[in-house]
Amino acid sequence: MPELPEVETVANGMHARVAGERIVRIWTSGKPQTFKTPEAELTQALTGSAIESVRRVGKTIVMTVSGKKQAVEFLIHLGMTGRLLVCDSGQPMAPHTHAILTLADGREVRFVDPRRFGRLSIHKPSEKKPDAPASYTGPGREPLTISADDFVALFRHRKTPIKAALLNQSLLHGVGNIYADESLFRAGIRPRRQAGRLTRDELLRLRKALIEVLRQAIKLGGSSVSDYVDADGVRGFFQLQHKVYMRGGEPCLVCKTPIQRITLAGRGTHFCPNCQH
DNA sequence: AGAAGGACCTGCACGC
DNA sequence: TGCGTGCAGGTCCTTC
Repeated sequence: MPELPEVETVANGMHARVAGERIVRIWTSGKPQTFKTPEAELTQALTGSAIESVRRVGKTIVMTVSGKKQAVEFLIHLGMTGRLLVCDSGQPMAPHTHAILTLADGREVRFVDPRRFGRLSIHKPSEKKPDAPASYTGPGREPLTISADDFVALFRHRKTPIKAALLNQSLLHGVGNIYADESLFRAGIRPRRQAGRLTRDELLRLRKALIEVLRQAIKLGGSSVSDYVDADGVRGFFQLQHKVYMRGGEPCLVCKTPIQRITLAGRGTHFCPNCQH
């Protein structure tokens, strides 16, 4: 569920609340699918270490902790329904809690994920190539910092629909179903258009719309469609700004034409047949 | 090479 | 009430 703005909100919130804290104890649920790194190894890597920073890379939350010998990175991918929360130890444990990090001051960081598409893992910087780009970074570019020319070049010669290209994490990081639909609406481009056939002008419009939508969503704490909450359990507000996402059959807010819903790249896709060409 | 489709999970809203 | 269906913010693997 969480896309770039939601992951950014959670990562920033976590950083503000837990940077500098020591992890004294780990509990894990024993659901093997959740743990890309085996639970014993994860527990070993985190117990007794101090949290240096928490940041977002693509849709991954990267928690850097000072290990006994070297700093390691604790990677949290929220999947569709993952939540990362800071709470007091007295709080009752929510169903589908899969990991709890107890901090030295008694608070806890909890990972809760009903559908279990989320993944937890430990990444150790390579000793041979400590400066090598981390594997979780992937080849995709960050949409908030990519230049206009590089953005246009990403889609050149691609026959795939522009929406599928936006969702492809090896091209762009962090764009998911909501922000793909919303940015295409704001750019006036139909989701099925072949990426490689968009004009430079259209792609520049798309980049501008995507950056605007992502920035505004970060400002509003992300989109809470059903169960997304930030590190304090607080919902976001960008869902109130959705123009097409999950509005199939409802009138377009600009021209009143019913919003159309199709399936594209296996995902529900929403657009205005009048405003988007 | 690259794209479609199914698989992985639980929960909820809907219709009968 | 209760069941069956379809759908949900993501990604990975297989197939074509």
